Amino acid sequence: MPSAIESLLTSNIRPSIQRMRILDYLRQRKNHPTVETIFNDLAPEIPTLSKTTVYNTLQLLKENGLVISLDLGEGYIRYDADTSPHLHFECEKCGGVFDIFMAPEDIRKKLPTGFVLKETRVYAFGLCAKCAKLKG
Amino acid sequence: MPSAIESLLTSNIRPSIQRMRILDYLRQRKNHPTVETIFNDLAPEIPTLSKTTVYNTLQLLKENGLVISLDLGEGYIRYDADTSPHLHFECEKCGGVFDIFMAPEDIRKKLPTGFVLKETRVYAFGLCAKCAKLKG
DNA sequence: GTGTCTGCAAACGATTTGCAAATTA
DNA sequence: TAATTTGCAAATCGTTTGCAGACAC
Repeated sequence: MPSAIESLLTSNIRPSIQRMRILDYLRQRKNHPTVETIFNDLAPEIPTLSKTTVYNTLQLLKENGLVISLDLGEGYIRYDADTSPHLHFECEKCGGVFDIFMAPEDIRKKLPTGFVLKETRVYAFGLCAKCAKLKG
Repeated sequence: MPSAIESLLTSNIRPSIQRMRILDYLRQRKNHPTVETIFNDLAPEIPTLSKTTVYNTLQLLKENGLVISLDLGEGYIRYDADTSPHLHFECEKCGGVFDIFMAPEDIRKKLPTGFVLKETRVYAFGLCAKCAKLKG
C-alpha cells in the first residue's frame, strides 16, 4: 500500500495537509466514518478545518477511486478507504459496520439476458457475533 | 392477492381514500416510485392530497409490512409493494429500477461465525438490456 | 502573479414535525 | 363528541454552492 502522499500524487491530486490527513485517517480507522466523525476527530489537530473541506476532499478522493462511499439508508454517507470488492454488514444493535469479503460477482449470473453489471451494493443488517451473544 | 381495502383492514389500518389509492397505485405501477412521483400522479384525482399524507401513509404501510422502501443513494427513497425477497437493478442510463429474483439468503453462508442476518439490501447498477444495445 | 484550495455563510431539498381543521366512528 | 386523519407551514439536517481570502507553484 503506497503512502497517502504517494497515492495522491499518483492521482495528480495536490497533497495538501487536509487531504493527506483525511486519507490517512480513513486508512487507519477502518470503521466507515461519516463526515461528522471525520471532522470532529481531525478538528483538534487542524483547528481551521471546515466541513466543506471534508466534503470536497471525500468527493475528490472518491472520484479518483481512493475511497468508496456507503449509503446504508441512515440519512448520511459513510466512507471507506478499502476499495476492494466487499460487502458491508451493519449491526442493528451497536451500529458497527463490518466488512464481509464475498465476491459480489455472484450476482452477475442471475441477471436477465443482455443486462450489463457495472456495480453492486450489497448491504446486510443483523447482529454481530458480540451483540448476538449479549442479546436477551 | 387481497384487495387494497382488505389488506388495510387485516393490518387494522383505517381504509381512507388516500391510503387505498396509494396502496393501489404502488401495486399497479411496479416502477418503484418516489414520494414526488406518487404525489404528482395522484394529485389530479385527489386535489386536496398533500405530500405529508403521502409520507405518513408510506411510513404506515411500511411499518405494517405492506410495502418496502429502497434507498439507492439517489437522495430520495423509492417504494415497492412487492415485499417478496428480491434485489433491485438500477439502470444507470434510463434510471429504471428492475426486480431481480435472486435469493439474498446466499449471503448468509458467507457471514463470520456468530453473526445473525436480519436483512440484506442488494443493489446492482449497470445497463438494462435495452440501454446496453443502444449504447454507442 | 496566476491558478488552486480552503472555509465561512447561505442555499438546497428530501423528509419530519407542530398543530389546527376536517373527517370518521 | 371523542378519536383519528389530513394537510398546511415551519423546522430539520446532511449536503451543496457561492465566493472571498489564503496558499502553492
